Amino acid sequence: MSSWYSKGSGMATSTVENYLKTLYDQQQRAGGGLVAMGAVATAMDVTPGTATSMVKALAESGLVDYEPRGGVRLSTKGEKLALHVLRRHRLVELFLVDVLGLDWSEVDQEAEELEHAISDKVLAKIDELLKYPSVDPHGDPIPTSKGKLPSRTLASLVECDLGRTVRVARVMDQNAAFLQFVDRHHLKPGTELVVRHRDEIADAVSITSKNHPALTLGTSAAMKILVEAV
Amino acid sequence: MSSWYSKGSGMATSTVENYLKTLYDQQQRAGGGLVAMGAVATAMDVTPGTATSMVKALAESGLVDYEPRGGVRLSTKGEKLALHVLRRHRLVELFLVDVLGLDWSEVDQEAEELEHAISDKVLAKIDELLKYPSVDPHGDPIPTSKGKLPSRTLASLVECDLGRTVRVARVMDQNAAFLQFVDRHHLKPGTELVVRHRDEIADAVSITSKNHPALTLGTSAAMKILVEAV
DNA sequence: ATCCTCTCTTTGAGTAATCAAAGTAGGATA
DNA sequence: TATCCTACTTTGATTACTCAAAGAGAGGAT
Repeated sequence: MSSWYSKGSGMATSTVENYLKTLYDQQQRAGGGLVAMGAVATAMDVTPGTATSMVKALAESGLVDYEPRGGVRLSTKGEKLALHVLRRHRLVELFLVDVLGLDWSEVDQEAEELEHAISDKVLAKIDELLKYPSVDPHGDPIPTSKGKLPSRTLASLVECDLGRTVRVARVMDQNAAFLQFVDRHHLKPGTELVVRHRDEIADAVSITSKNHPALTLGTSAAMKILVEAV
Repeated sequence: MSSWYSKGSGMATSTVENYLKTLYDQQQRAGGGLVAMGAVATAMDVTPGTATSMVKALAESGLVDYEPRGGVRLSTKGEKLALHVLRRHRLVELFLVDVLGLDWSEVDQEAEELEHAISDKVLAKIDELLKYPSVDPHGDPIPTSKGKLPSRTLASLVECDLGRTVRVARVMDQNAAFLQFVDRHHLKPGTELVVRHRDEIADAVSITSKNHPALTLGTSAAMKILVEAV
């Protein structure tokens, strides 16, 4: 088993792990190109100077490629570690919901600390207990232990077919208030619903589902709810 | 300053938590008196100078009382925090064994990292899931959430009555090899056995139990197995 | 009475991560 | 072409540890 990232010599600190995780996230949004240093600083909630020196250090250890005044991109090694951290984060989230019964709106925060403290051995036991799941409570895919991220292409409520029954597959926001809203209106992953109509001018999307009242969402909220065909 | 060790509200760094935990342990062994700085340095595996400066910092924040060239003792505040850390450690250990199925010989090491990353919310869920246990897998008492340590007085295999059936209640050693030995010879907490005789000269204690062959232990090993009356 | 030894303390330096503030590169504006 | 703005980098300082090595106190031995 690969051991360069394991506990012992040369293990990444939790700060390094967080930078890599953030970088991976930014890179997905930025469509694979270079991530601007400003974006890194904002996402990590540090001053620009801190981001620069940290990214330089990551480049030094071969985890990222850094172009001064250009931006930063994960190296193969860095992406592998980022996916490992993401796997720990998402498995822990699912574990906290399914085994310990925490609310899905709070597990992202809780997993933030635990993802850096859990050993491969404990993670393997959690994986086993959860029967090798492929998605976390928000529908986010869980990277495999080999570092592959199984990704499906999903349409959001602003793109999917009108009048057809679809199932919620993923919620693209970890904000507790938004997740509580989703829960309150029965839009959690697994729920089936139909998009009735969209109004460009009103910036709204109207949906209906069995057993629950009709609901209208703004576009920016509707974009965060991803669905799959039933 | 009075709160340099804080991370949020009243949260000590994991280094501070480890010093307090070690100090608590040393204090139990030392019978409540002052703990020598050398003992702290050895137990924490740091140089004497590091121990001195760290203890001075702990004294600065009111967690210990420190007498230069005399020694150190936990303050009321420090003992409270130490017991809180001990509670997290032991609940996590029991959780790792009972829920995740890890071997009891390895959970002390695993809990070492996790005890600093677990929130009160998650800890409360674990406590609930385990039905509010009072001892960990080694029989060590779990401090209550209010910081009380319920302690029974137990006799070891070198002190208990001869010829009477007793039950193993606690194993006073976290060393993996010793715990594996205990497991292999069916001496885990809960097991019933009888001490047949002791030999001062041979430094040995002989025991028997149902379904298993007779066994002779050296005194130093026998001292680590604590038993209760059946 | 001095020396020796052991334990502990002090000092100086290093590492990882951070901020504030000053400096610079380079494109947009005029 | 000159200037200006924004984004980024550099610099210097700080915090929370840590070690190595030098210094000091308190005891016993010679």
